[in-house]
Amino acid sequence: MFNKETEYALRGLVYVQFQQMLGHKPGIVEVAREIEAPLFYTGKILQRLVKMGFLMSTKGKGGGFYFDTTKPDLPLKTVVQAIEGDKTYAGCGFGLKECGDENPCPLHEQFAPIRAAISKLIGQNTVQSLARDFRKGGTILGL
Amino acid sequence: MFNKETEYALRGLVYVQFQQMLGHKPGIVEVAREIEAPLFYTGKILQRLVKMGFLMSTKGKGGGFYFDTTKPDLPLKTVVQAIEGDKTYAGCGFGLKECGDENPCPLHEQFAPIRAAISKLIGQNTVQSLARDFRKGGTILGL
DNA sequence: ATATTAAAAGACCTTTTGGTATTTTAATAA
DNA sequence: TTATTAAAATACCAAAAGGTCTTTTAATAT
Repeated sequence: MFNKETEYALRGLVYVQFQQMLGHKPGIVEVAREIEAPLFYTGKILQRLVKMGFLMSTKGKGGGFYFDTTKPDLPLKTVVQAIEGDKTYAGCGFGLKECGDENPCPLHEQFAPIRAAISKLIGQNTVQSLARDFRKGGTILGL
Repeated sequence: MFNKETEYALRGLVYVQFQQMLGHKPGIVEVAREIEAPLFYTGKILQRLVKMGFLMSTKGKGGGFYFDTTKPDLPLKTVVQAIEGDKTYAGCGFGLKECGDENPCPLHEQFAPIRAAISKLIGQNTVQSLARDFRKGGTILGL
Protein backbone atom coordinates (compact mmCIF):
# COMPACT_ATOMS: atom_id res chain seq x y z
CA MET A 1 0.00 0.00 0.00
CA PHE A 2 2.43 2.65 1.24
CA ASN A 3 6.18 2.77 0.77
CA LYS A 4 8.63 1.66 3.44
CA GLU A 5 9.43 5.11 4.72
CA THR A 6 5.76 5.90 5.23
CA GLU A 7 5.17 2.59 6.96
CA TYR A 8 8.07 3.06 9.37
CA ALA A 9 7.02 6.65 9.99
CA LEU A 10 3.44 5.69 10.85
CA ARG A 11 4.53 2.86 13.11
CA GLY A 12 7.13 5.07 14.76
CA LEU A 13 4.72 7.93 15.37
CA VAL A 14 2.07 5.68 16.86
CA TYR A 15 4.69 4.02 19.05
CA VAL A 16 6.02 7.34 20.35
CA GLN A 17 2.49 8.55 21.04
CA PHE A 18 1.67 5.32 22.85
CA GLN A 19 4.75 5.62 25.03
CA GLN A 20 3.94 9.23 25.72
CA MET A 21 0.57 8.14 27.08
CA LEU A 22 2.55 5.96 29.49
CA GLY A 23 4.71 8.90 30.53
CA HIS A 24 7.76 7.69 28.61
CA LYS A 25 9.90 9.44 25.98
CA PRO A 26 11.52 6.82 23.73
CA GLY A 27 14.74 7.20 21.74
CA ILE A 28 15.78 5.92 18.31
CA VAL A 29 17.11 2.60 19.57
CA GLU A 30 13.91 1.75 21.41
CA VAL A 31 11.57 2.87 18.65
CA ALA A 32 13.47 0.95 15.97
CA ARG A 33 13.51 -2.19 18.08
CA GLU A 34 9.83 -2.03 18.99
CA ILE A 35 8.45 -1.29 15.54
CA GLU A 36 10.88 -3.76 13.97
CA ALA A 37 12.49 -1.33 11.59
CA PRO A 38 16.16 -0.82 10.64
CA LEU A 39 17.92 1.18 13.38
CA PHE A 40 19.69 3.87 11.39
CA TYR A 41 16.90 4.27 8.89
CA THR A 42 14.42 4.71 11.73
CA GLY A 43 16.62 7.42 13.17
CA LYS A 44 16.76 9.22 9.87
CA ILE A 45 13.00 9.03 9.43
CA LEU A 46 12.23 10.24 12.97
CA GLN A 47 14.58 13.17 12.41
CA ARG A 48 12.79 14.02 9.17
CA LEU A 49 9.47 13.94 11.03
CA VAL A 50 10.89 16.36 13.58
CA LYS A 51 12.09 18.68 10.84
CA MET A 52 8.66 18.52 9.22
CA GLY A 53 7.13 19.59 12.51
CA PHE A 54 5.16 16.41 13.22
CA LEU A 55 7.26 15.38 16.17
CA MET A 56 9.47 16.96 18.84
CA SER A 57 12.77 15.78 20.27
CA THR A 58 15.44 16.59 22.83
CA LYS A 59 19.08 15.61 22.68
CA GLY A 60 21.33 14.31 25.42
CA LYS A 61 20.57 12.45 28.59
CA GLY A 62 16.93 11.63 28.99
CA GLY A 63 16.41 12.75 25.42
CA GLY A 64 14.09 11.20 22.90
CA PHE A 65 10.98 11.84 20.83
CA TYR A 66 7.63 13.20 21.94
CA PHE A 67 4.59 15.12 20.74
CA ASP A 68 3.61 18.68 21.41
CA THR A 69 0.36 18.03 23.26
CA THR A 70 -0.94 21.50 22.51
CA LYS A 71 -1.18 20.60 18.84
CA PRO A 72 -4.29 19.00 17.36
CA ASP A 73 -4.30 15.28 16.62
CA LEU A 74 -2.25 14.28 13.59
CA PRO A 75 -4.17 12.52 10.78
CA LEU A 76 -2.30 9.74 9.00
CA LYS A 77 -3.15 11.48 5.77
CA THR A 78 -1.02 14.47 6.70
CA VAL A 79 1.97 12.22 7.26
CA VAL A 80 1.39 10.14 4.15
CA GLN A 81 0.96 13.26 2.04
CA ALA A 82 4.17 14.77 3.39
CA ILE A 83 6.25 11.66 2.76
CA GLU A 84 4.99 10.13 -0.45
CA GLY A 85 2.32 12.48 -1.77
CA ASP A 86 -1.18 11.40 -2.72
CA LYS A 87 -0.50 8.93 -5.51
CA THR A 88 -1.86 6.02 -3.46
CA TYR A 89 -5.27 7.49 -2.87
CA ALA A 90 -5.59 10.10 -5.60
CA GLY A 91 -3.94 8.86 -8.79
CA CYS A 92 -5.71 7.26 -11.74
CA GLY A 93 -5.43 3.47 -11.94
CA PHE A 94 -3.97 3.82 -15.41
CA GLY A 95 -1.68 6.66 -14.40
CA LEU A 96 -3.34 9.23 -16.63
CA LYS A 97 -3.00 12.83 -15.56
CA GLU A 98 -5.97 13.89 -17.65
CA CYS A 99 -8.22 11.30 -16.05
CA GLY A 100 -11.10 12.78 -14.08
CA ASP A 101 -14.87 12.97 -13.91
CA GLU A 102 -15.06 14.81 -17.24
CA ASN A 103 -12.38 12.74 -18.92
CA PRO A 104 -12.52 9.29 -17.34
CA CYS A 105 -10.19 6.38 -18.06
CA PRO A 106 -11.92 3.00 -18.37
CA LEU A 107 -11.44 2.40 -14.63
CA HIS A 108 -12.16 5.85 -13.29
CA GLU A 109 -15.76 5.31 -12.15
CA GLN A 110 -14.97 2.07 -10.41
CA PHE A 111 -11.86 3.34 -8.68
CA ALA A 112 -13.47 6.54 -7.43
CA PRO A 113 -15.19 5.01 -4.37
CA ILE A 114 -12.03 3.11 -3.45
CA ARG A 115 -9.89 6.21 -3.57
CA ALA A 116 -12.51 8.01 -1.51
CA ALA A 117 -12.51 5.23 1.08
CA ILE A 118 -8.73 5.30 1.46
CA SER A 119 -8.74 9.06 1.68
CA LYS A 120 -11.44 9.01 4.32
CA LEU A 121 -9.75 6.26 6.31
CA ILE A 122 -6.39 7.98 6.60
CA GLY A 123 -8.07 11.35 6.99
CA GLN A 124 -10.11 10.27 10.01
CA ASN A 125 -7.62 8.08 11.81
CA THR A 126 -4.93 9.95 13.67
CA VAL A 127 -1.68 8.93 15.30
CA GLN A 128 -3.38 9.58 18.62
CA SER A 129 -6.52 7.57 17.91
CA LEU A 130 -4.45 4.60 16.78
CA ALA A 131 -2.26 4.83 19.85
CA ARG A 132 -5.40 4.68 21.98
CA ASP A 133 -6.62 1.63 20.05
CA PHE A 134 -3.22 0.07 20.51
CA ARG A 135 -3.34 0.83 24.23
CA LYS A 136 -6.63 -1.03 24.58
CA GLY A 137 -4.74 -4.05 23.31
CA GLY A 138 -5.71 -6.50 20.63
CA THR A 139 -3.63 -4.84 17.93
CA ILE A 140 0.05 -5.13 17.06
CA LEU A 141 2.64 -2.65 15.88
CA GLY A 142 5.61 -4.84 15.15
CA LEU A 143 7.41 -7.60 17.03
CA MET B 1 -1.88 3.38 -7.14
CA PHE B 2 0.22 1.09 -9.34
CA ASN B 3 3.80 1.60 -10.45
CA LYS B 4 4.71 3.02 -13.85
CA GLU B 5 5.46 -0.29 -15.48
CA THR B 6 2.08 -1.68 -14.48
CA GLU B 7 0.29 1.43 -15.68
CA TYR B 8 1.98 1.36 -19.07
CA ALA B 9 1.37 -2.37 -19.36
CA LEU B 10 -2.35 -2.04 -18.63
CA ARG B 11 -2.77 0.86 -21.02
CA GLY B 12 -0.76 -0.94 -23.68
CA LEU B 13 -2.70 -4.17 -23.36
CA VAL B 14 -6.06 -2.43 -23.54
CA TYR B 15 -4.88 -0.44 -26.54
CA VAL B 16 -3.69 -3.54 -28.41
CA GLN B 17 -6.94 -5.33 -27.63
CA PHE B 18 -8.95 -2.34 -28.81
CA GLN B 19 -7.03 -2.20 -32.09
CA GLN B 20 -7.45 -5.93 -32.51
CA MET B 21 -11.21 -5.44 -32.32
CA LEU B 22 -10.79 -3.04 -35.25
CA GLY B 23 -8.80 -5.61 -37.22
CA HIS B 24 -5.48 -3.87 -36.67
CA LYS B 25 -2.18 -5.14 -35.22
CA PRO B 26 -0.22 -2.23 -33.71
CA GLY B 27 3.54 -2.02 -33.24
CA ILE B 28 5.68 -0.47 -30.51
CA VAL B 29 5.82 2.97 -32.06
CA GLU B 30 2.06 3.23 -32.41
CA VAL B 31 1.28 1.84 -28.96
CA ALA B 32 3.77 4.13 -27.22
CA ARG B 33 2.43 7.16 -29.05
CA GLU B 34 -1.23 6.38 -28.37
CA ILE B 35 -0.92 5.52 -24.70
CA GLU B 36 1.51 8.40 -24.17
CA ALA B 37 4.33 6.34 -22.74
CA PRO B 38 8.10 6.47 -23.40
CA LEU B 39 8.87 4.71 -26.68
CA PHE B 40 11.72 2.41 -25.71
CA TYR B 41 10.32 1.64 -22.31
CA THR B 42 7.01 0.71 -23.88
CA GLY B 43 8.83 -1.64 -26.21
CA LYS B 44 10.59 -3.30 -23.33
CA ILE B 45 7.36 -3.71 -21.39
CA LEU B 46 5.42 -5.15 -24.33
CA GLN B 47 8.23 -7.63 -24.89
CA ARG B 48 8.10 -8.65 -21.26
CA LEU B 49 4.35 -9.17 -21.58
CA VAL B 50 4.97 -11.41 -24.58
CA LYS B 51 7.56 -13.43 -22.66
CA MET B 52 5.11 -13.78 -19.77
CA GLY B 53 2.55 -15.17 -22.21
CA PHE B 54 -0.03 -12.41 -21.90
CA LEU B 55 0.46 -11.14 -25.42
CA MET B 56 1.60 -12.41 -28.83
CA SER B 57 3.78 -10.76 -31.44
CA THR B 58 5.28 -11.20 -34.89
CA LYS B 59 8.44 -9.63 -36.21
CA GLY B 60 9.11 -8.08 -39.58
CA LYS B 61 6.80 -6.46 -42.10
CA GLY B 62 3.24 -6.28 -40.92
CA GLY B 63 4.45 -7.31 -37.50
CA GLY B 64 3.12 -6.09 -34.21
CA PHE B 65 1.30 -7.19 -31.07
CA TYR B 66 -1.94 -9.11 -30.76
CA PHE B 67 -3.86 -11.45 -28.48
CA ASP B 68 -4.46 -15.16 -28.81
CA THR B 69 -8.24 -15.11 -29.12
CA THR B 70 -8.55 -18.73 -28.05
CA LYS B 71 -7.39 -17.74 -24.57
CA PRO B 72 -9.82 -16.63 -21.88
CA ASP B 73 -10.12 -12.92 -21.06
CA LEU B 74 -7.20 -11.51 -19.11
CA PRO B 75 -8.05 -10.02 -15.70
CA LEU B 76 -6.08 -6.91 -14.74
CA LYS B 77 -5.22 -8.66 -11.50
CA THR B 78 -3.22 -11.29 -13.36
CA VAL B 79 -1.13 -8.60 -15.00
CA VAL B 80 -0.71 -6.53 -11.85
CA GLN B 81 0.30 -9.61 -9.88
CA ALA B 82 2.86 -10.63 -12.50
CA ILE B 83 4.49 -7.20 -12.65
CA GLU B 84 4.43 -5.80 -9.14
CA GLY B 85 2.96 -8.50 -6.94
CA ASP B 86 0.05 -7.97 -4.60
CA LYS B 87 1.43 -5.33 -2.25
CA THR B 88 -1.12 -2.76 -3.42
CA TYR B 89 -4.18 -4.79 -2.59
CA ALA B 90 -2.88 -7.31 -0.06
CA GLY B 91 -0.28 -5.70 2.20
CA CYS B 92 -0.91 -4.29 5.66
CA GLY B 93 -1.18 -0.49 5.84
CA PHE B 94 1.62 -0.46 8.39
CA GLY B 95 3.71 -2.94 6.44
CA LEU B 96 3.56 -5.65 9.08
CA LYS B 97 4.01 -9.20 7.84
CA GLU B 98 2.37 -10.65 10.93
CA CYS B 99 -0.73 -8.50 10.49
CA GLY B 100 -3.89 -10.50 9.84
CA ASP B 101 -7.31 -11.30 11.24
CA GLU B 102 -5.79 -13.03 14.28
CA ASN B 103 -3.03 -10.50 14.76
CA PRO B 104 -4.36 -7.18 13.49
CA CYS B 105 -2.46 -3.90 13.28
CA PRO B 106 -4.42 -0.82 14.40
CA LEU B 107 -5.64 -0.28 10.83
CA HIS B 108 -6.29 -3.87 9.79
CA GLU B 109 -10.07 -3.95 10.27
CA GLN B 110 -10.60 -0.69 8.45
CA PHE B 111 -8.31 -1.52 5.54
CA ALA B 112 -9.76 -4.98 4.96
CA PRO B 113 -12.83 -3.86 2.93
CA ILE B 114 -10.68 -1.51 0.86
CA ARG B 115 -8.22 -4.22 -0.04
CA ALA B 116 -11.14 -6.50 -0.89
CA ALA B 117 -12.66 -3.84 -3.14
CA ILE B 118 -9.42 -3.32 -5.05
CA SER B 119 -8.92 -7.04 -5.39
CA LYS B 120 -12.45 -7.50 -6.67
CA LEU B 121 -12.19 -4.59 -9.08
CA ILE B 122 -9.04 -5.75 -10.80
CA GLY B 123 -10.17 -9.36 -10.59
CA GLN B 124 -13.40 -8.72 -12.44
CA ASN B 125 -12.27 -6.21 -15.04
CA THR B 126 -10.33 -7.66 -17.91
CA VAL B 127 -8.24 -6.20 -20.70
CA GLN B 128 -11.06 -7.24 -23.03
CA SER B 129 -13.90 -5.71 -21.03
CA LEU B 130 -12.05 -2.42 -20.74
CA ALA B 131 -11.32 -2.39 -24.46
CA ARG B 132 -15.05 -2.82 -25.09
CA ASP B 133 -15.81 0.06 -22.71
CA PHE B 134 -13.22 2.12 -24.48
CA ARG B 135 -14.74 1.26 -27.84
CA LYS B 136 -18.13 2.52 -26.74
CA GLY B 137 -16.39 5.85 -26.23
CA GLY B 138 -16.55 8.19 -23.29
CA THR B 139 -13.32 6.97 -21.77
CA ILE B 140 -9.71 7.88 -22.48
CA LEU B 141 -6.51 5.90 -22.57
CA GLY B 142 -3.87 8.55 -23.06
CA LEU B 143 -3.44 11.48 -25.47
C1' DA C 1 18.50 -13.56 -52.81
C1' DT C 2 18.13 -9.22 -50.78
C1' DA C 3 16.23 -5.09 -48.98
C1' DT C 4 13.08 -3.64 -45.69
C1' DT C 5 10.53 -3.76 -41.67
C1' DA C 6 9.68 -4.49 -36.94
C1' DA C 7 10.17 -7.15 -32.65
C1' DA C 8 13.82 -9.35 -29.38
C1' DA C 9 17.77 -8.99 -26.80
C1' DG C 10 20.76 -6.79 -24.14
C1' DA C 11 23.81 -3.11 -22.65
C1' DC C 12 23.65 1.07 -20.37
C1' DC C 13 22.18 5.04 -17.73
C1' DT C 14 19.56 8.05 -14.16
C1' DT C 15 16.66 8.70 -10.33
C1' DT C 16 14.39 7.16 -6.38
C1' DT C 17 14.04 4.27 -2.51
C1' DG C 18 15.90 1.93 1.20
C1' DG C 19 19.60 1.50 4.25
C1' DT C 20 24.29 2.14 6.84
C1' DA C 21 27.85 4.45 9.26
C1' DT C 22 30.40 8.42 11.09
C1' DT C 23 30.83 12.88 12.93
C1' DT C 24 28.87 16.81 15.22
C1' DT C 25 25.94 19.18 18.41
C1' DA C 26 23.20 19.73 22.44
C1' DA C 27 21.47 18.37 26.88
C1' DT C 28 22.26 16.71 31.48
C1' DA C 29 24.22 14.62 35.51
C1' DA C 30 28.27 14.04 38.27
C1' DT D 1 33.72 21.65 33.65
C1' DT D 2 33.84 17.46 31.94
C1' DA D 3 31.98 12.89 30.96
C1' DT D 4 28.15 10.87 29.20
C1' DT D 5 24.19 10.42 26.58
C1' DA D 6 21.36 10.84 22.64
C1' DA D 7 19.60 13.34 18.64
C1' DA D 8 21.19 16.03 14.27
C1' DA D 9 23.77 16.29 10.40
C1' DT D 10 26.03 14.38 6.82
C1' DA D 11 28.26 11.29 3.87
C1' DC D 12 27.92 7.10 1.79
C1' DC D 13 26.19 2.76 -0.33
C1' DA D 14 23.02 -0.81 -2.69
C1' DA D 15 19.01 -2.14 -4.95
C1' DA D 16 15.04 -1.22 -7.57
C1' DA D 17 12.44 1.53 -10.70
C1' DG D 18 12.28 4.02 -14.70
C1' DG D 19 14.17 4.98 -19.05
C1' DT D 20 17.37 5.06 -23.36
C1' DC D 21 19.96 3.18 -27.08
C1' DT D 22 22.19 -0.21 -30.15
C1' DT D 23 22.54 -4.66 -32.09
C1' DT D 24 20.47 -8.95 -33.49
C1' DT D 25 16.92 -11.83 -35.28
C1' DA D 26 12.92 -12.99 -37.84
C1' DA D 27 9.28 -12.05 -41.11
C1' DT D 28 7.82 -10.41 -45.57
C1' DA D 29 7.60 -8.18 -49.97
C1' DT D 30 10.11 -7.37 -54.22
